[in-house]
Amino acid sequence: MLDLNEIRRDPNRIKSALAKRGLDVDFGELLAVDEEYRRSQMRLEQARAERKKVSGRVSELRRSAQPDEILVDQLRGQSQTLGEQIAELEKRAEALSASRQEMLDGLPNIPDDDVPAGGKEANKVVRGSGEPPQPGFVALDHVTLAENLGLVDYKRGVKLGGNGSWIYTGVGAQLEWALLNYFVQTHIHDGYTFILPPHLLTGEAGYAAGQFPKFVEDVYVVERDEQGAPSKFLLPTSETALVSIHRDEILRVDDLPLRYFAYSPCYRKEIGGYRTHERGTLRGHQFDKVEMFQVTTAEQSDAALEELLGKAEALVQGLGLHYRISLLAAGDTSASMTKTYDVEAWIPSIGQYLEVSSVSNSRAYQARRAKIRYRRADGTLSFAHTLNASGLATSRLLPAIIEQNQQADGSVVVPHVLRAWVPERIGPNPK
RNA sequence: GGAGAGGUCGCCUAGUGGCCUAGGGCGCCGCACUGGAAAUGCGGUUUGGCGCAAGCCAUCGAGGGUUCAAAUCCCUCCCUCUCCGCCA
Repeated sequence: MLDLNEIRRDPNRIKSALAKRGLDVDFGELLAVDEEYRRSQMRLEQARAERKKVSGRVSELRRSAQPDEILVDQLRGQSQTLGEQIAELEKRAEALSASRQEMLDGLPNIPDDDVPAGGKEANKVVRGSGEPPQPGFVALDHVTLAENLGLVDYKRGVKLGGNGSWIYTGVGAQLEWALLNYFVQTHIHDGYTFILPPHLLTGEAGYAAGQFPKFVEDVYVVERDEQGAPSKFLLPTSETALVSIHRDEILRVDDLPLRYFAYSPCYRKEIGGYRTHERGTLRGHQFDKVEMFQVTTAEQSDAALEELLGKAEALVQGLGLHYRISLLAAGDTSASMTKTYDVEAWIPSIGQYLEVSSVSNSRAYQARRAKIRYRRADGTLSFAHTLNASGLATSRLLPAIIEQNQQADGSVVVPHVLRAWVPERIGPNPK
């Protein structure tokens, strides 16, 4: 959620910042509703103050030795009339507030100044590991490789979970688990606190992270309340859970930054049909991800973003993968974020880099929704900044690893960092 | 899932319709006393909104209702605890 006071103060600055996302926002209606709301709220408060006075006098009179019944009745009538007015004003103020909130909720975050304007095509490659390597043999794609080596059972996965599901089998499961172990170990070593969150989250958690109301269609809703609003849903990323850990809390500034990481499967509907380019485990309804997360002060968040990017990059490097880092353009940056770097692994078979980590700063946007605040040294309260970064999405790494590390004989060399859990070499399997 | 007991300002607690604009204790922050401290005394200490300010309004788990007036009475929901049932 954006700061309403900012919008009041300088709507044009925010309008031009959002234009970088390709949005033409008109704050006219929002500001009109806001003013109308405040006007009616003021009248409401006056009416309530008045009623308080009147019923206070009733109380006073009734405690006196000889209450003037006529006056009491008169005051009661007055208070009742005020009560009717109050009810009406309340209804009006509530409606205005709801409509103001709805408009506010629909606004995405303001991109940082150094984020390029435009859509995907304007993404900027920041750095990487150079030209993609060329194998000296006919390389297989990850689906064929994984099948040959018995790492993933795609067919039976569909039998079990339908389209968008797979089964990790044998060494494939070991490899997936080894990746998780590697990440967990690294983050613990770096002083991050390990979190295993519930996978079933409440609607409040969905709102706080920015999932609801705008992106309800993307998640699996398991339970709805009487109004039909989602009350329990499966997390699409553990970030959704992490944001809510300190929801409605006032943190001590000395405790910041808070550094967390979580593992969970991610459940997504992924509406849309790009299956042709994203076969196998590249995009499914459920995938594994380790997520890093920080809660910082306003001053710390820029440094925190670089720290998280550095960590994600180090993990990819640790795996020996060919990769690159992109700074996403405003239009490609998710709604809740001001700035996002993608760490992308090279997938030879499709000749593309695919995101294995998304490193983002939400600044106060999520914190404002989640009411995560901290007390500054001077006693004033500020909204915290929240940042998140995959570290990493394992289900996308497996294809990158087996494709990039395949040998001429059809076997795969396992990265050093995983050899505590997986044999040094997988295959070749006899045909 | 069933039965019962509860949810009050960081923590503990008082409060069963009207000086509750929520009292007290602990903790915390000032100030005084002190060589310094302890103890003591005085003052302050939820959060949000509106207002230049004085101040006003809301907030006693959430939402409805009764009433001139609700922390207090009624209804629904959420959560916690105890017991039972079920179960990794």
